Amino acid sequence: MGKKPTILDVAEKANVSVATVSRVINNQGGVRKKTEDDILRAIHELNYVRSQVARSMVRKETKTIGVIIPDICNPFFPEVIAGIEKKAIDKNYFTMLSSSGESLVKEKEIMKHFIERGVDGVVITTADEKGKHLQPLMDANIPVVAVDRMIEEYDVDTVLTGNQEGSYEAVKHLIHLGHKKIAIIRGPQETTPGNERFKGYKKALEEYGLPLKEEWIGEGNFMENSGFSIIHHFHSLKDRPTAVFSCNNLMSIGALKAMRQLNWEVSRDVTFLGFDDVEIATFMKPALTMVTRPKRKIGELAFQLLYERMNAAESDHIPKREYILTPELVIRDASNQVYK
Amino acid sequence: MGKKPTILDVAEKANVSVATVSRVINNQGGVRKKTEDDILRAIHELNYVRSQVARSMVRKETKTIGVIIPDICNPFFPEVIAGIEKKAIDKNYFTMLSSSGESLVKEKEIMKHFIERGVDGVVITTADEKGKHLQPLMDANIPVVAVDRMIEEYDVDTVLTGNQEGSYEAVKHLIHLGHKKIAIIRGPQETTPGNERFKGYKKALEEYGLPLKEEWIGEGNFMENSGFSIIHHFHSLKDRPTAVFSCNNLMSIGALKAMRQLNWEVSRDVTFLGFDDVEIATFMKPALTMVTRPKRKIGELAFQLLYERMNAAESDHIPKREYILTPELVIRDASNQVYK
DNA sequence: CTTATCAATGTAAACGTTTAGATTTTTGTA
DNA sequence: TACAAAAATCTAAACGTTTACATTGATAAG
Repeated sequence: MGKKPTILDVAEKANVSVATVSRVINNQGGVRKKTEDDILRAIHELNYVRSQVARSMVRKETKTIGVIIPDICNPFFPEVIAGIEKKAIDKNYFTMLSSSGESLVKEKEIMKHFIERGVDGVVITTADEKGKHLQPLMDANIPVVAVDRMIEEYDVDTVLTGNQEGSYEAVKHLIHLGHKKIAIIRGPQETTPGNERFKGYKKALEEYGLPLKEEWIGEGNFMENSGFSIIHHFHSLKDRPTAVFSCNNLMSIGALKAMRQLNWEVSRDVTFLGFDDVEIATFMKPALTMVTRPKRKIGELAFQLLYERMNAAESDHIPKREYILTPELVIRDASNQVYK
Repeated sequence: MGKKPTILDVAEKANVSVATVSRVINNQGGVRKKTEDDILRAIHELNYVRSQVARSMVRKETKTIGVIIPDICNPFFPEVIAGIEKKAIDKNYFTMLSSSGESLVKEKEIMKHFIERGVDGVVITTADEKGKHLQPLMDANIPVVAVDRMIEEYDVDTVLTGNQEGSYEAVKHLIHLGHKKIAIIRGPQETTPGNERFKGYKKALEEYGLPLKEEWIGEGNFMENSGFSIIHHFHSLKDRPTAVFSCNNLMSIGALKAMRQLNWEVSRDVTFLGFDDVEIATFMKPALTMVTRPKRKIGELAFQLLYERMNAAESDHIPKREYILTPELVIRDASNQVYK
């Protein structure tokens, strides 16, 4: 196994200079047909493949983006990632993926590595929306796009979904079904999704003059477990809610599991509606209405924004952009039930 | 925004040579405490971060691995990836992820890019198990680990799960429940999982002297749709099966959806058991028994094997290794039903 | 037949590290 | 104090590209 052939080997074999070879592999034109053929043949015979790392070195770009998410096992993310990656590949970028596990420390480490590796841009769903810890990215002048959670400290492009809007519609829907006692399993209030989704809930309740009852507000953390235990709590109440709105997919799963365990039967004893769809919603009888989001599109848009920044001239200053995609209430069987 | 500081800037600021700086950032020792402090201070003041790409260039290693999977949206993969990434980060490797969409062409392209980028190793769930197309990786001397699907052409390390074993146990379980008419939704027979899982089914049937009925063998393609339509087919038969074994998660989902649509009620009219767990199995009443796999461990092991190869001396020739992890039959409520 | 122009190709200097080998400084010993 | 050995540090050559600029060769115009 001899050393790998370099551009120099190709040049020698084809009796030209490296510059000419470089010209043809980057097809910049200005090379005589015959010369080009010779070079192509040499490349083929030597089985030459150019080193992207050497290239990155001089071009000062790696054609690589970094993606930081909290947890790839949350079913929200794979599709977002698929969206990012799809668009990225189209533009010849590759994607480095890393999960922070919601840990700020881990996130910083990942960032540091990304910077060392010279990623051209970063897509991030941060564990801490204050975002001060993004400083190193700013220092390194690396474009950033925030997905699903905003960055307060810096003006970075952001792709969100209408969190408040989505849960407002959801809760309004429950009210229209006749519910007056609507509980919420909410997320951490220091996060955008947690906070905004709660706001939507509050807004709907206020609009219809319904009480915002303390004991019907469950303090979840967006993990399955919290949904589970909050349902246990709701179930234990004297005055049980007749409907429960859960603020994310994982908590919904936990909640549904708890309900099943408690024999608190969904759609008969209690109505359930969640932000972000879960597979089981389709299977339950009746099938559950849910708030869904255009996940793939979120990813695609995120890359699009990043791409524009990565390829903007130093001179043109693009102002911060914020996209808020509209979630959709997917109405299923459960919505035919009518409560008094 | 001035240019990014290089090791040279640090050296100058600290009044030493680049070699010394290099020594401290790689803490190789052999530098006086005071000198080290000076350098560390300079690094800090300049906000220096070393270029991994320059480093890769001379070290001829990128500390990056490439992962190729068919589809990140298949819930089997995120957890495998999480396993890989976890172990990788621990060892200071980063992961580039790309989905082939089961397309051989796409897979080749991805491989080419990985090679150009000089990944130190590749984990792959290939779209074509013949694997001839891995030649470029072999040429480039890049270690490969196959996950979930084997590579016939080359001796690469492989991490599989006991496909035959898993479905054998599953079908045996159905037989023990009293079923005599067991249908299968199988996968493509040119793939290991497709073929092996079918073998397990056949073996169990033979062992108990049950007929292998043509019309109870559904030709699926591992996608949701095929599970869906095969159930429609089974349902249309004069002689319907009393149990259905589905060979992967996506087809199970499709199948369950179809059953629901047809009002062919699971566990009452028909028993359902699938290879690879799906979330809904937990929610159905009764909850469904399923074959599960140690997904995270698969990922971890895959990286482990890759790591060993990446860091093996040129001299020591590690023979091909093949791990077959044992799947587990998770028995749930549905298994209490008894059929005659 | 010059000479200016243009196309094709070549030369060599980056890019930012690591590292072998050379050199200097320090330390320990006689 | 002198000298050898050990420790610390430095010099410079890689690594494999791209690219500004220089050179060559061919073509067209005068």
